[in-house]
Amino acid sequence: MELILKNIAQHISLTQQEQELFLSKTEIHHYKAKTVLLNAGEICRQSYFVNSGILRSFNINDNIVEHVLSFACSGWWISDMYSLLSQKPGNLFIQVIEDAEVVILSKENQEILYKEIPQLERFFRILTENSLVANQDRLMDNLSLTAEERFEKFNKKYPTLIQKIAQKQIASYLGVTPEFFSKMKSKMLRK
Amino acid sequence: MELILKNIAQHISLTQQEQELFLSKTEIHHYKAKTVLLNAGEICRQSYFVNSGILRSFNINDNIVEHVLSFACSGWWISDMYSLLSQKPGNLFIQVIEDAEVVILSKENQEILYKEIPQLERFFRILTENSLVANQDRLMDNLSLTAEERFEKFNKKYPTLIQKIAQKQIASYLGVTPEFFSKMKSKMLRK
DNA sequence: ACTTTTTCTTAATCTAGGTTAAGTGCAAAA
DNA sequence: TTTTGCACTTAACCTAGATTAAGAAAAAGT
Repeated sequence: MELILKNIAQHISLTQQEQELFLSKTEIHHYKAKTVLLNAGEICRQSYFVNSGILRSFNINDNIVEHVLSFACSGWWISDMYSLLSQKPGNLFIQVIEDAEVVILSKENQEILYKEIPQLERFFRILTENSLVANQDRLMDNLSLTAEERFEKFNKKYPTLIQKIAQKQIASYLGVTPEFFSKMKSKMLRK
Repeated sequence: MELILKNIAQHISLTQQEQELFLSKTEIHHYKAKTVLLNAGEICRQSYFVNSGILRSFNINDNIVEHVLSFACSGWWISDMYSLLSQKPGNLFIQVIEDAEVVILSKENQEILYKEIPQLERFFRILTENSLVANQDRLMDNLSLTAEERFEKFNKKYPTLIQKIAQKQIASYLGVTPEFFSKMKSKMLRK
């Protein structure tokens, strides 16, 4: 069964027809690593569900420094929520980190699906709620923990990501420079 | 008309009966400044909509340092989303900053209302989406801006709050110590 | 009105993490 | 196979913001 249907089934139950309707409104695409799916300044018109591979969203500060907002691996959704909701140009880039198979749901089709399958309001409400909780947690961590503590928490939460993602991406997600991250890591290993 | 109904009407339209049903499932309470509505370690069983006054949510680190997650003034919702959704003990305190009139919606009543008025799924989805966007924005700001820049953004976004809230609360929200905030403020005035 | 508590300020000193720069190792072009 | 371009490391030096401490000002309690 499609991963995305399993994902949905965790929160609501759809009939066979509804499931088929849902799938009919999505498209599967395959992307090579480094492909950029959304550029800052563009209007985001779709959300992405990752079947396999890894994506990330990030912004660029003063045209120099990248800051990772989120990673998305198998089973995760990713998008520029601000731009998608407001339909205004956003600040985020969305890029493939590791060759990926992605389910694309366009904003229009999402709106159509909300009408055809009102339960999806519930599904995406729950999804967004979980996302918000995770974000609030990360925000509080950034306010109150040291880089080292944040890294440890990251490791516990996403133990598989360290092997798969470039170090500098993790540093950026944690909010430190690659240089400091490297120093910190070797200090932690020495213990 | 009730502020909370106006708030709802911005996103969905309810019939007269639905509006009455909604109100019948809420309670209005009045609280004095400093009242604690939720303690860390407790299970959060309700969300709060502020009619007047100001609330805040915060956590306490190592039993010493407070970090403000959010303020809520007139027209805003506040709660411990993590605890409310999971029904597990949370890390947040919710406290009244300025004498407040608050609409209380219990978790049970919220679930009942979802069943009686499915449109509310949509309403709370949109509310949560907006909250998520604001949170992501703040997170990125914390990763990429200086304290001074964050303070300027805060001023633009919530111009009225500065007069109403103790400085140390704003410092805590921005992620700096009250001492540094004071120094920074006088430095900014000198310009 | 007076006392107590809390908030705000100022200043000296300290540190987590940034910056700059130079060097290493390795995978993808070519 | 060589070269080019990243990613990572190490190290010296730098700075935003923390910590500590002490006094001033404002608010709250009695």
